[in-house]
Amino acid sequence: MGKARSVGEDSPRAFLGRPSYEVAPQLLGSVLEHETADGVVAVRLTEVEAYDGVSDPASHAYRGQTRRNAVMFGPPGYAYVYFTYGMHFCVNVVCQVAGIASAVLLRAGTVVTGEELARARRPSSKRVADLASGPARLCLALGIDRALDGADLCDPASPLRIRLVAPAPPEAVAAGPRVGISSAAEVPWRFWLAGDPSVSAYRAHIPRKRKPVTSSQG
DNA sequence: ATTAGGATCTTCT
DNA sequence: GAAGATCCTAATG
Repeated sequence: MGKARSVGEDSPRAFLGRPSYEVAPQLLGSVLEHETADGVVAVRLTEVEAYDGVSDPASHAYRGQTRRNAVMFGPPGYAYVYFTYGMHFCVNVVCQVAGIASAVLLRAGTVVTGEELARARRPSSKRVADLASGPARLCLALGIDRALDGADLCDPASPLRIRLVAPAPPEAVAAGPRVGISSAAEVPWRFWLAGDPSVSAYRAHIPRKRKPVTSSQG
């Protein structure tokens, strides 16, 4: 039994083929890697959130399949990348078998490879720990955009891939409500490595102010 | 340290 | 048409 161990003895895809709220805390510590012509940047995940299309009104998939969320309804182990707030991308790991939508939003991580490239992509970040301390920051640091929606995270030859590690011990993992959502705001499906400096700051959802109305053209 | 407001466009109703 | 799984900067204590 001297074999190198990943998670259990199943393939990563089988490991992921469960509800996101079970998978999420076990993804902490795993490494997400993106390789481009500019080089490789990798982050060790420190903060994640579970979203479930079946039971969770906050999930993009709760109201059924659309063009945007289609990847979530496919097999596990693929990337669901979405565009939000007119300027940011966020990336999820699809869990559950085909036909059931459930995914883990990757909220933060520590850069373990390609710090120089990550800094170039995130010039406004002062501290190293802030390079990927938020879902859109993580995507920026890694150079993830729309083109990677549907990427196979379980294929080591894929430009965007994940390396699973043995789950962190339960006492290292903290849980609490998710960030920036209005419905199901109480559900404690945000998980992070307690005390890690790269974990993003908690913010409750704040509805945006409406743009001033131009009433002159009545 | 904390708060408030703006940026910007896709998505679904 | 309105809100959104966010981030940055400026202003204030």
